[in-house]
Amino acid sequence: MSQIQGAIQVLRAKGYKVTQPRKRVLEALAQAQQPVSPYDIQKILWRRGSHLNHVTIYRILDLFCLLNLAHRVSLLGGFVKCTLGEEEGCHRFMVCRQCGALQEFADETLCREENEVAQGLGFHTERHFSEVSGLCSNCQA
Amino acid sequence: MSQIQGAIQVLRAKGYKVTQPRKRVLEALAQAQQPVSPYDIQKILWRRGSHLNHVTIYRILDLFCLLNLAHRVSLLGGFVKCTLGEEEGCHRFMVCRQCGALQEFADETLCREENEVAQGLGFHTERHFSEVSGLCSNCQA
DNA sequence: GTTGGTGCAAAGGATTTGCAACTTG
DNA sequence: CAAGTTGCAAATCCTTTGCACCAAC
Repeated sequence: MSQIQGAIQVLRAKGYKVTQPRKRVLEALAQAQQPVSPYDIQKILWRRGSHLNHVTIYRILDLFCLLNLAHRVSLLGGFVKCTLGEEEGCHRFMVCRQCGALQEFADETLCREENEVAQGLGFHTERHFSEVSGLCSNCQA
Repeated sequence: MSQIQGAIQVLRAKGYKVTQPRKRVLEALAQAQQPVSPYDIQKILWRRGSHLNHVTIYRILDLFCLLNLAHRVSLLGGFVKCTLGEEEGCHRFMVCRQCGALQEFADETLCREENEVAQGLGFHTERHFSEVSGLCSNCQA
């Protein structure tokens, strides 16, 4: 619940309206413990008794990704609610290839290392997108 | 040319047939200096006077990504020919947000760091996917 | 009341599937 | 020749756009 409250405050702070559809998408993302597509979100909301147009969901997800309230996970093809605070630097994902478990994490040292390597190639880094695939603790033999 | 020869050898070595369509897609990827979609590849090949069905191109790209002969670049939404040798560890991309310049690179230290951070969270890493966005040397003020 | 957000309809792409026909080794 | 590939048709799914209407501030 407090995660949703935090997201609502981010919306308000940046001058975006706190609308019913946006609150509903936040709830759906919080309920889904896996990456979900826009249509998945629509189905989740149907089961909860409310209906949102899929175009609206697309637009809301675009906004949430812009504000780092959600992320798109490339390896699993879907969106997840951000589970880290805004202050911790670039957000990364670990994906278990067996059970699909997903964990978001951040590590400043990694960011600094990547910046240095890129700088060595004449590149000034602004954002990092990174995902690692492997086996979570449960799935290791 | 030798890059294409190398890719052909990889195909042969892993027991895949070296067909005309596969060679044509390799040539199209080599010619395109930017990330391209399956339909982009089809257009490139039209200009060269040959026709491939888009379904075939999809399947060939799937195979190439599996064999690391090509990669999908999430930040730019397209496929590129791999420009690194097979032996250098996980492949990463730097994307210039201004001019779209793309450079593939690999750094073992980064991989080791990521492995350690993941291991600290109980995760055994097998593959790394990472892209950084920023400004290339030409686009920095 | 104004601005921004949403719903609707529709269009346009992107991607996949099953099967018959063809190529490669 | 046999196995693996490709072409075709079609279906399905994903995503975007323009505009009229509505809700939040």
